[in-house]
Parts: sequence; structure tokens; C-alpha cells
Amino acid sequence: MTIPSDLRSRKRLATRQAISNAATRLFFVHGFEQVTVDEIAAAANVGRMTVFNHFPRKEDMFFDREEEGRELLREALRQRDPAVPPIDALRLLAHRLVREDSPYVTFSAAGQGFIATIEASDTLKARARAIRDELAQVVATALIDSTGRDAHDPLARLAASLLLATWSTALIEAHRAFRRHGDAQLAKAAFLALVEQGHTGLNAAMAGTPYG
Amino acid sequence: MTIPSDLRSRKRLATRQAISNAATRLFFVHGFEQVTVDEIAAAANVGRMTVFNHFPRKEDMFFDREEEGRELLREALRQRDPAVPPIDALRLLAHRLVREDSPYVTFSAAGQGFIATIEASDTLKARARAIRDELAQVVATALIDSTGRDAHDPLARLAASLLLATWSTALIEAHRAFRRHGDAQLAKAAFLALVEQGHTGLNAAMAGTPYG
DNA sequence: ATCTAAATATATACTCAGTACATAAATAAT
DNA sequence: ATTATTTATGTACTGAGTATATATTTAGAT
Repeated sequence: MTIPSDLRSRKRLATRQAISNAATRLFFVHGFEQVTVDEIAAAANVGRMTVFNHFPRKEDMFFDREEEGRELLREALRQRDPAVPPIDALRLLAHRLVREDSPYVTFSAAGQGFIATIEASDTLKARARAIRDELAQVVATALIDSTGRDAHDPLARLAASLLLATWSTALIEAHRAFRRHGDAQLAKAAFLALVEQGHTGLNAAMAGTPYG
Repeated sequence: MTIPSDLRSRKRLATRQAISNAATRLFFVHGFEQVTVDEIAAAANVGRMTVFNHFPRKEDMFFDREEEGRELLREALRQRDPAVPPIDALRLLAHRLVREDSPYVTFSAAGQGFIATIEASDTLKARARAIRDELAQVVATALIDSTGRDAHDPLARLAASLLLATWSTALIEAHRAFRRHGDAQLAKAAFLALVEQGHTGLNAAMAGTPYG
């Protein structure tokens, strides 16, 4: 067992990036289903098998950076002020992301292309839903960990599910608002307004539980 | 243009049923991914193309009856007492389904097999999520129709999304409860308890809006 | 009953994602 | 320089889904 040297991992990362970039560009232009893996391999100047070596599924080239989102949620819960209930910590995270212009809540032409590409493909929509459920699982686990409740507590899963439903709806609707009015500030406001509305309900649902 | 006669549609339906039955049985026994379309065609005594003629996607053989669920929601909203807010009408629907032993909220060994088969397959899980989103869309549309609000009202979508998140979580957790305790009554109680909890939040989120 | 048109079933040949397995090329470590 | 390990890639396969053509069955009219 040897620690991977710098040159090797940098080369590997470069190859991965080349593939991801070529793929994303092609997906944006022609649509996900219209681009074949062979075309991506050719565009990235690698063999077809190299593509699958880095990305087990075609969708993974589009949804790179999944892990970041997961880590964002985990961190926010881990580093929260103990006086702040976990769910509220995530509400504050939403505000912070907007304040700090995080790419997750940035509305721009590029972002529209990203969303439009997803909306135009059943496969990408399916993957987006799967990611939403994975994030809900992360939140549920974190909620359980930070309250010391039973690992199978259905309440934690309900809270997590409602939270992710709120966030994803808020994101989608904010993108819709941006598409209609072309105003990024307005879209951000719409995002936060829906997050607040959802969290109002979430707090009510969890009032009197350890998650409230 | 001729109206399809009885014999024809009965034969077509019989073929469809034969395929669906053969497929579902094979999926239960061997798992979704392990069964090929060729095997299904053989088991149902039809040609391979006939399978795709009736079911565009392999998953469709498993999730037959989708339309029923959609219609159930639409009907509940259409036939509701005007004094009852639309969201509450759906809460009452949940109770009615349990009271009337609807297959959707019945917990049994067969139901367990159904859920277990889904849980064991990424493809089926993806389809289940897609159906959840389709139902959310149905609810959102119905909410908008029954209140006369703007067709793009983000609040309706948020409400629908929270509602479906609640229901699907409640269903999954009830199945988990049944798996652990083997008690159908307990599972039903767990289902209703989570639905109530979710709707408490939903009502709070929608208080002061036309959907409350 | 026979003929015609429509609906339904099926055969053939294809595309493309993803897998299994083998091998080559590059890099690390001695 | 040699050997071991990682990374890239080639070949051959499986299986879902599509396109298209054809056969078979049923409906409806005369």
C-alpha cells in the first residue's frame, strides 16, 4: 500500500476534469440523451473505458460535486450553536448560502442552462431526485446523531424529508421566477420566502419533539 | 375510426395482464434487475416486442395501476365538502383509505414483498420517486384549480411537495414498523400518526393562505 | 360468407449504456 | 535498472429500448 504521489493524482484528476468538462459542455449544447459516451470520450481525448473508469454512470459526469452538498449539510449541523435546534441550524444555512452567494443558490444564465438540461432529461431528473433522497438521509442521520435518539426514529426521517422537500421546491420555484423575470435578486428573495414558509411548517410539525 | 369492440379489448387486456403477472412474479422471486425482458416474454407466452408494445419501460410492468393513485387524489379533491380546505380533504382521504383497508395502506407479507422488491432495485426506486413527483404535480394542479389561484403559484407546489413528502415517508416508515413488529394494526397507526404530524406542519405552513 | 380496414402481435436488425476481462502504458519504489 | 502498482485502454459481451416491416386477428360492411 503506497500513498498516491502527487503527479499521479494530479494526472488522474486532470483526466477526470477533462471528461467532466467535455461531457457537461456537450450535454448543455445537445441535451443529455443526445450525447453518447463515445462522443464524450472522443471530445475528452480518452478511451471509452476511461470514461467509465472515472464515472460509473453517464449521469455522474453531470452531477459531479455531489459530496460537497452532503458535507455542507453535515458541517452546518456539526458546527451549530447547541442552543439552536438542528432544523433551525439548516434554516440559517439557507440564509448564509444566499448571503455568501453560494453556487447552489446563485441564479444566472449558466444556472438556467444547468436546470434546463436537467428538466429536459428523464435520466437527469431521476438522478436529481435520488440525490435529494440521499441528502434527506444525511439530514435524518445528523438529526438523530445530534439528539441521541433511536436510530430508526421515524420523526427524524419525516423532518428530513419535509426539509428537503422545502429546499428543493424553493430552489426550483426560484429558478422559475428567475426565468420569468430575469432578476437574480428577486429569485433569491423567492427562494428564501419559500424556505421560510416551509420551515414555519416544519417547526410546527416538530414542536414538542427533540427536533423542534 | 372504429370503437374498439369488446373481444378485442378483452384480449388485449388479457395479454397485458399476463405480461404484468408474469413479470411481477419473476421480479418478486429473483429481483427486478435479475429478470430480463426475454424471460418475461417467454413466461407470458408472448413475443418480446409485445412486451414493449404494452409496457414502454420494464418498470411499467411492476408499477401498473399508477393512474389509480392519481385519480384517487383528484377525486378526493373534486368531491370534497367546500367547507373543508383542500389539504384537509387529503388528510381525511388518508384516514378513509386506512378505514377502508385500501391496498395502498395495507400491510401484509405481500406488501412487504412489494416494498422489498422496490428497495432492492435502483431502477424501481427511481420510478417510485418519479411517481411521487407526478402525484405532487397532480395535487398542486388540483389545489390551484380548486382555489382559482395563479397557475404558477409556488405556494401550491410547496404544499403539494410537503404533502407527498409526508405521505411517502409515512408509508415507508409504516412498512418498516410492520417489518419489525409484524403487526398490521400497529403499522396503520404509525402511518396515521406520521400523516397527522406532517399535516400539522402543512397546516401551519399554509395558515393564512387559500390552501390552509 | 367474403372482403376490407383497423388493431394487435411479432420478427429482424439496429443503437447505446454498462460490465467482464485482459493488456498496455505510466509512474513509484527499491 | 528492475519490479510493483496505478491508471488507461482495447475487445467482446449483455440487455434495454427503438425502428421498421410483416403477419395475424378482429370489426364491420356488403
